[in-house]
Amino acid sequence: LHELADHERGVLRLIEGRPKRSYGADDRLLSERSEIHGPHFITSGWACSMRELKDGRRQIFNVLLPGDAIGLSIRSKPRSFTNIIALTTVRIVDAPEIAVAWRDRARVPGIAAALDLMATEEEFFSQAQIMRLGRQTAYERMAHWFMEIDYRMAARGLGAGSSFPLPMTQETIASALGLSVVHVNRTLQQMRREGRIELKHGRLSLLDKPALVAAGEFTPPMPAAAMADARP
Amino acid sequence: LHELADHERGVLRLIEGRPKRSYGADDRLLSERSEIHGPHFITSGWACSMRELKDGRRQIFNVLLPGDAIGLSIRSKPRSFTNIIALTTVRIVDAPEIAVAWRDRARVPGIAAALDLMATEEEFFSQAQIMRLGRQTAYERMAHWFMEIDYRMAARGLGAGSSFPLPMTQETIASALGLSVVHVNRTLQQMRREGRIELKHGRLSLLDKPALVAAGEFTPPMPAAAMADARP
DNA sequence: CGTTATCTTGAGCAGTGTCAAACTCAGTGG
DNA sequence: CCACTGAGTTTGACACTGCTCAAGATAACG
Repeated sequence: LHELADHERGVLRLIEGRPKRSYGADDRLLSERSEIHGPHFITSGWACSMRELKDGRRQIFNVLLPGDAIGLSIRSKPRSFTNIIALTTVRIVDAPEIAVAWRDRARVPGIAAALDLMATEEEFFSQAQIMRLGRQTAYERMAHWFMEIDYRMAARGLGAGSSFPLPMTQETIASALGLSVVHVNRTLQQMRREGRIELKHGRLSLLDKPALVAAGEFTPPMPAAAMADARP
Repeated sequence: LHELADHERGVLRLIEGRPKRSYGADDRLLSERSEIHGPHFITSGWACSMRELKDGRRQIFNVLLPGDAIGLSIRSKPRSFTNIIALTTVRIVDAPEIAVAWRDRARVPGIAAALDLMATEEEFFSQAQIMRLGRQTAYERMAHWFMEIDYRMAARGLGAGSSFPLPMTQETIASALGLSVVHVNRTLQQMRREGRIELKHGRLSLLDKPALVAAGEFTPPMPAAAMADARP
């Protein structure tokens, strides 16, 4: 995400070498209103943050991909308002030094800048979610969301050729998009008929990205220029 | 929001004494994708942050009340992804020292803690907005949102007796709740018929808060204990 | 006091949700 | 190796929430 000085790389290498914790699908990584013990990073697998109403209606706020952080915040005693649930087998590493580093930005400017970028994107995606749920139709939501996942996967070097694993059931997708399973299914069918996507065996291929971008009015968080700027 | 040391009060008094900038209703305080020049605080009036789709559908992300911050962030060059629009006549003060202070938390622990609290609440309300739009019915959304505004107004000593000015047209409320004007109107009528609210001359009275809390499943961001903790 | 925004109401319709059943398919156990 | 199982997907029929269009009623404002 950003160029780093040697001592910064050292910190990351340290974290990388640390033992990982492992969770199975549907395990709860973090509970609503529990205290967060220090940032963690997902090294593999997918998770999501969600909350549910008393009657069982559930809403996913955000999907967490490998490389994403859990509980990343400069605040002193961050508290989670959501549940973090594993969508697949997930491995995470603790990275307490990251919280410290962020506060002490002068010492690790590269890491601080990268964290800034992550926080900025998170805010952006959160707003995108509001936009989708508040004003877009089922078809638009799905198109927009697919492009967002594609963007994020590509940004970490996954998702070669606009095709990547999508380890979510239609039920789960429905929870993310604020729709019913049945309607998700119908919308998927439509996109398939139109030749815009292919989704089988848990793998999604975006066959007509321009059409999807247009349908969902997707805009990446950073204009191309700023991106080039941020990762020289 | 938090107890402060004397030198911290000094900073706030300095900011408070500074000349305010003034905007009229519908003025744009900040544009999408423009750089933020440093945090500002709203000293009077209401504003909102919103974005719109090409075809004119618009979604309000958040309503900004007096005392709320604009562009508050520890990130180095924060960038807004939304438009900030005045809903009424609005006055704001610049507070560049706040950004500095947040980074240098050891020097102003009280201010830092207060900012943490603000940021935490903002995150919480953003998630509440997602929950509303994704999973709640029109009636639930409105009940929940009314309670949220009430909570926020009360937290700043406005909103005596659960009655406060609501300087928004039904059109604007619709933009905030992801509904159409007509449906907002009908839902308001229903709440009035049921004796749960009164809304006239731009003033909202919550006549039956327990019912509204229950209908919207509203939960305040901080449990009572933590609040007492934060403002002794 | 006119003019224009805002609110209100009705009628009809579209997009999604619900319910229910059939189908697929990967895994499991015999 | 194959029937069985259960989660996940697909389809149909139907209901309902919320939207659109349109017109009339009120209230705000110069």
